[in-house]
Order: sequence, then structure tokens, then C-alpha cells
Amino acid sequence: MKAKTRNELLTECACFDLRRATRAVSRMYDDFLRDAGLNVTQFSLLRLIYAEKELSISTLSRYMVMDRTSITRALAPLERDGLIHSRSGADKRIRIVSVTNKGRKLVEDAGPKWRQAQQALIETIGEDRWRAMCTVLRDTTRMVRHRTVTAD
Amino acid sequence: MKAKTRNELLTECACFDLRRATRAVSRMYDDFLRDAGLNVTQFSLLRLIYAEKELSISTLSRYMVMDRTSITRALAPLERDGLIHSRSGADKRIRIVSVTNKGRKLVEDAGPKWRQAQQALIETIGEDRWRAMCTVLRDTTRMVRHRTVTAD
DNA sequence: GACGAATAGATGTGTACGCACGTATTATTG
DNA sequence: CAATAATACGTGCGTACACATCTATTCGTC
Repeated sequence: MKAKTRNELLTECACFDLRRATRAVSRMYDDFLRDAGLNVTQFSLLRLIYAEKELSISTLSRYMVMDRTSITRALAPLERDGLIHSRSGADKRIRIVSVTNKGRKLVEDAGPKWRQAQQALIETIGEDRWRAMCTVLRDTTRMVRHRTVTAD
Repeated sequence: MKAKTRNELLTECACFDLRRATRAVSRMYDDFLRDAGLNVTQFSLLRLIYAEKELSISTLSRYMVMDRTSITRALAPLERDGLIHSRSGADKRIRIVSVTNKGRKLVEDAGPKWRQAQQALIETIGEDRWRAMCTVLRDTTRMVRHRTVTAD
């Protein structure tokens, strides 16, 4: 009876399930990335800027589905540590960020660690579940974001 | 080509997908819960304590798959606002938390808001996807947690 | 070309979360 | 029963993330 109550009351919240799984998996990735000197958020951010060469805060914000103000704060330690560099664009409102040589080196060094983490997760949960999870998460993100933010 | 690079480099990180989806969905739940005066984390925590009557920090920690120190901090605003109460157990190391009358009322009032949020998510992504997501997230959490923490 | 709307960012404030490390208490073992 | 290990919790610190609100710049329109 108690187990049923617990189940009904707690386990059926999709948001709770999401947050909890994110904590568990993030810890795993962070474990692997630690000796590269990055956490998974910083790695994702750095890798995105690295891939796109130059990005504005708002563009980063849209892609990450993160508030613009959160991007500003998240970039601060990266800029402080000399991993990224920012300059003003033709439109003076826009701040354009790019990866420095140091940042490039770091993200390239962290790549193998990230792959190890990913591999460990796949081995832990199985490739089918891994693939299914990524798909459902991406679909959900797209649909939920579309629901809120019409613009892209 | 650029789209492929972007895809390869960024979208295939399960942890990134998790974190991003969590941000998007949490925002949705928080929108609905806002006028109840809680966010989704506080609601989950309060509801768990409410359901279990009395819990220690460590038990909460294990269930939430959250660091014990994070539980301590997360409970602080709840205790400050008089929603929970804590006392010492027979074992003086243990701190036992329970919901106050005020907390009980709040979690009961917030229930409908939470259901609205959940319903909105289900309508947005479809019931099948919702169910599949919850399942895969719970399975992943269990397996990843088991990988790290053998104890329960 | 002036003026209000829209856009890009930054800052103040508060919660979310984890690691390293420290303290107190209980359990274990020689 | 004293020494040690294990357990439960807290604090310091740093990052993660969002909302409200502010400034600066650009756009759109009359």
C-alpha cells in the first residue's frame, strides 16, 4: 500500500523523472570530464562555440534552450579562464563569442573523456535505450520549446 | 555540411539532451506552479516528505538521487517558510524532517497546478511519448545509480 | 528624422546542485 | 573498553539556471 502511494504520488511526475535522471547522468559525465578541467555544461557550451566559430548570446540561448541571462553567467568562467573571447559585432548590441586557442586545445583534449563518459552510459543502459532516450528527449525539447517560443 | 557537423558534434550527447529537455520542461512546470508559490523541485521534495510522513536527509538523498548536501540546502527555504519541520531522532546524527500544517496545505493546493502542468506536457508531446520518456528515464536512473551507488 | 517598439545584453536576487572537507555520533573490532 | 571505521550531517565554495528589471542600440513608422 505504501509502495503504491509512493508510486502514485512521486514517480509519475515527468519533470521529476527528468531532473533526477539528469542529476544521475550529469554526475557520471562530470566524473569523466573532471580531469580535463571542465564540467559537462561547459564542455557543451565550448563545443558548440567551437563548432560554430562565432555565436551571439541569443543564438546560444536559443540552441541551448536556456535563458539569455544564464548564458551570460555560464560564459563568465570560460572567459575568465581564457577559453573563449568575445567582441562586439557590427550591430553594437550583439556580443560575439568565439573559442580561443587555449579553449580549442581544451575542448579537443576533453573530447576523449566525453566519449568515455558516453560509452560508459551506453554500456550501462544499453544502446537501444540510449538511442530511444536521446530521441524522445530531442523530440520533447523541440515540441515544448515550440509551444513556448515560436521564434527561432 | 554545417548542419551535419552541428548534428554530430552536439546533438549526440545524451547528457546535453537530458539537461536541455530538463530546462525546457522544468520551465513549463514552474510556470504552472508559480502562483502556488513553489517551484517543481520544492514541490517534489515537499510531496515526498508529505507522502512518507518522516524522512531523514540521507533517505531523501537516495530517493532523489541528489547529494546529501544539496538536500540540506534545498530544505532550507522550505524550513524558513515554515513548510517543513525537522527534529533529531533517537540516533542523534539523524535529522528527521516532516511537513507542517502550512506545508500540507500548500502541497495540497499545488496539486491541481502540478496536474495542469503534467496535462499540458502530455498534450504537447502526446501520451505515448510521455509514457515512453518517463519509463526510459526511470530505467536509466536506476541503472546509472546502481552503477555508482551500490547501497540503497 | 523624431519617437515608440523591438531586440541584445547585463545585473540583482534567489534557488539548484555537487565536491572537498570538517564535526558529531554510532558501530565495530582487537 | 579504547581505538578505529563507518555513518549522518553541515559549511565553504563554485557553477547552473531563471525571472524581473534595467540600459543601449536598432528598427519601423508617421
